[in-house]
Amino acid sequence: MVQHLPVPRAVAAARSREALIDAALELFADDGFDATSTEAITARAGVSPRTFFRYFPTKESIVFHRDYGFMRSFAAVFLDQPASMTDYEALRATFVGQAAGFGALRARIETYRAAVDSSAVLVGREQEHLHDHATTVAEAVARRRGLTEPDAACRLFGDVALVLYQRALRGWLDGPPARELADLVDAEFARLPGLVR
Amino acid sequence: MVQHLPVPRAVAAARSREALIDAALELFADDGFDATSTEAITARAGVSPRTFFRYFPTKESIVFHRDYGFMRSFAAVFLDQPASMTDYEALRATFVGQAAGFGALRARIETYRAAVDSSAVLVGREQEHLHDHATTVAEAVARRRGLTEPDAACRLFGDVALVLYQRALRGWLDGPPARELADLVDAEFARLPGLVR
DNA sequence: TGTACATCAGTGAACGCGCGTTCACTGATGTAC
DNA sequence: TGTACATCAGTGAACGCGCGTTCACTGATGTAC
Repeated sequence: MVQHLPVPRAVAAARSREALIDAALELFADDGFDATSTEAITARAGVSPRTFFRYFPTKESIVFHRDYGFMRSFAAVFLDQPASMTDYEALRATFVGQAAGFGALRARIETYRAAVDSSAVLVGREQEHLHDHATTVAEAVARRRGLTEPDAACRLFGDVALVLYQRALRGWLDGPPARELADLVDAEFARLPGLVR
Repeated sequence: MVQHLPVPRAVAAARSREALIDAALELFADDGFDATSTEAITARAGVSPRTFFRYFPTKESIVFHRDYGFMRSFAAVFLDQPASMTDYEALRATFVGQAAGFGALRARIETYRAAVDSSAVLVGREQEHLHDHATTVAEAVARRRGLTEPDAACRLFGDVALVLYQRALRGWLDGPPARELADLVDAEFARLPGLVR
């Protein structure tokens, strides 16, 4: 007889949840968000259609339930940069540092990127997240400058930093696997000052 | 008796079309894109529900059927800037020039902005358009530099220019009506070089 | 260690809703002669 | 100028589809005693 050792509820739930996220991102990346029904996702994940909405309120929301932690420790690292650096240099060093070790995540990030790019609604949702990240940067710059509130310059830092990072990320995903994301981030930050004069 | 002078077909069609666009943008701005049904739009426009899909293939598409012509003559104006200017200066002068006379469009642009911001799918669609505009800028910069294809630097110009313009536009819409968009665009371009060092 | 009950992952079935499509038609405008 | 036909703006009705909700239930896991 098969003895099935009991599966703790939290483990069972985490499994279903992860299976759904994996299934969804792969199907979105391959077939596109709009062409993928929630039923196709549950079929691939091996659960019933109804179970999808037990874990995620909408089809969109499943895409953003994985956090690669890029901005998690941003403020702390940024504020640790030596005072001798300009804000731009400190920003550059921080982003380069955060990008280290992304090689292992490449396949996942590629799938995520393809999934998001497959649908306008996901691009729009990601914009909201990027805006939040830009705000995080703006607030960190404000603190480094001794301001209580980010002013226009701080917010511009936030927007520009995110643009540079996004450009590096896309260049990394489009280019040969051997290149390091950190190097591409550094190159983007290096490129800008010479142009804007 | 009422004599109704015949309405040319093209005129009737243009009227319905414009009425639908006006109704849609106002409802989206007020109630949000997702909370506005196509039927509510047709009711406000004074046509039948079926008529919506005669003019627009999807509910989304109606938002982007008005062109404020911002980028229409961009390349020509940019390439007309004196060779003594740097690329950045030429870009700045071109964007400032294109922004002139936007005061009259303010109410319309405000409605458009609120409509787009009301829904992730519209934000995503607009991103595609902004990406096209960034490409236009990148190609114009490439031509000014005598390149056949935009390189990474040209494309960075495109992305950065669009960010600066979008920031100026939002600042304009959020600020007092008396300020000129052109001045805000100029201020954004002026702010960047001092920061990135 | 064993029993009784509470909790919770997972499911089934039926439904409301709005987008977008399809088929078929009306009546005014446009055009050929 | 008048007649005959073609075109096209606008509509009605019915429908397919997939998202997301609601109600009701099963059976395994977790816990209190």
